[in-house]
Amino acid sequence: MTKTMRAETKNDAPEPRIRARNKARILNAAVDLFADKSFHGTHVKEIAQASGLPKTNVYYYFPTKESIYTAVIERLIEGWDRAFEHIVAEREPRDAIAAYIRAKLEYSRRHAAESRFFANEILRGAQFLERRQRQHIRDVTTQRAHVVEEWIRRGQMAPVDPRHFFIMLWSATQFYADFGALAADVLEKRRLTRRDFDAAAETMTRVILDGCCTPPRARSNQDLPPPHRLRSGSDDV
Amino acid sequence: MTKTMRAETKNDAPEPRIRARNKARILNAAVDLFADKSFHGTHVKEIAQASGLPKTNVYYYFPTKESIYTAVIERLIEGWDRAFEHIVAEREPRDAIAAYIRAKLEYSRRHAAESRFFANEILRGAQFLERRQRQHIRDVTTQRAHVVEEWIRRGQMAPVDPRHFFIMLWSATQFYADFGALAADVLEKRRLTRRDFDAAAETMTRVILDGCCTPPRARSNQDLPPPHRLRSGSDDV
DNA sequence: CGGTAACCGGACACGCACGTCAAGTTTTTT
DNA sequence: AAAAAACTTGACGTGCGTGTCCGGTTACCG
Repeated sequence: MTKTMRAETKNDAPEPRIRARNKARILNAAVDLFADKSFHGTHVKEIAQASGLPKTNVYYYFPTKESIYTAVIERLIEGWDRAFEHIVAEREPRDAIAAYIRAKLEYSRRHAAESRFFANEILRGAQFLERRQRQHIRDVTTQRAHVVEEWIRRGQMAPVDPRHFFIMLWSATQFYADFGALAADVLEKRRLTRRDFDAAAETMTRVILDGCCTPPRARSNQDLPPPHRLRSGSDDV
Repeated sequence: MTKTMRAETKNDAPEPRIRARNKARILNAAVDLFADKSFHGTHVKEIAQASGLPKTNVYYYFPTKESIYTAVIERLIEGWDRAFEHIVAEREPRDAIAAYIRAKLEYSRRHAAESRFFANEILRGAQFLERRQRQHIRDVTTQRAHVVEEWIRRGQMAPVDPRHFFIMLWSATQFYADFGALAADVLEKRRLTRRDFDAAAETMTRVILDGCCTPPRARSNQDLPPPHRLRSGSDDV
């Protein structure tokens, strides 16, 4: 569980074990609470209780509540581009995009709190995001937009604006984690299960990759799988 | 209930002018603030200042801060299904869906604060939404899902799960208002303009209605407009 | 007009959430 | 083993945000 880096023990102090463990506890508790109740709705006392530490101890590791919040952001921003790694020019766009959708959906399902935390931060106008963090997002997006442009140039993909296209992917995949309450209502479920996420992936990939309406030139409906049971839920990740 | 019970009948003596005006002012100010800073981050004092009334006066009309919040919700929930009106079985799915996308995007552009307020409420798990309001959303969705099923049955549309399909539409159209900060970053703009919304509509309708990748059976890329300048932004609303 | 009800607003009570302090205990270093 | 550093803890200060009180002012109706 502890960090492996325990090299130099002289005057140059590495990160002590207890410190690392406690900071992680605090951050883990904080992300859940912030996701549920936002910054102002979350009290340091609650973070302390959730992490099994007295409140004073939380202040021992973090000077302010805001510093906890930004620390959480810092941890999240690193993983932002993980799913983008599927978007590479060498792959076929169909495969790459389908893989992206699955990865993003899976991530947001398994890390719903982080996802909602981040969504909330953006919703609030990204007030706590630092310049370099926003720049990072821009850079990563731009980089992958070039891949899409390359696909379009090669005729592997219809000409769409790559950035708007990414936004479509991002919004759809985020939705189930961020707005799970609404999604559950709409799907008439108590809570979202893994099968619901699979069905979401299925629908998304079909709509985005194949299009869902008969195009102007008239494509036959019979080309596609039978319309009976739609929620397959077996794609796996 | 201690509130000065006015004639709550709908047909005669509606609401005193001053009362109606002031309540509207308070609600309008509140929705902006709640959208920006969430429930706990918004102080009644600020609502008062933004609506040009002294704080005590706000409490004259609303017993608690929470009652202001729920009043805002009540006002929003009524408009939720407005865009859905385009989804009727008599129309061609292409036209209906394109119209829905335009309407939803236009609404979220012009009522960004309401949109973000609502998004935030859902993000928080819809804690303040009442049963009947959630039921309303479910009912409306179910009703329109039947339309999509009818389209599929007639072969006018590919077989997709209607509810997941709606979620795709909803999430994509919401995104630009709710996560405008991120969208602006991704599009490398300072702020989103009307043209950006137009480009979004263009991309969405193209991807969703036509599909964006060459399908397995191979559809020629040349059928579609030239891939040079993608951000057309001239579709009009 | 005169009276009543609706509206306005300054001052205040009260609780609570952020953050501090200083005195303890454990772990690490020499 | 002893000092030093890292960690833990209960008790406390303080500002501020919600909601109240009560006297004053304006609109409304006979």
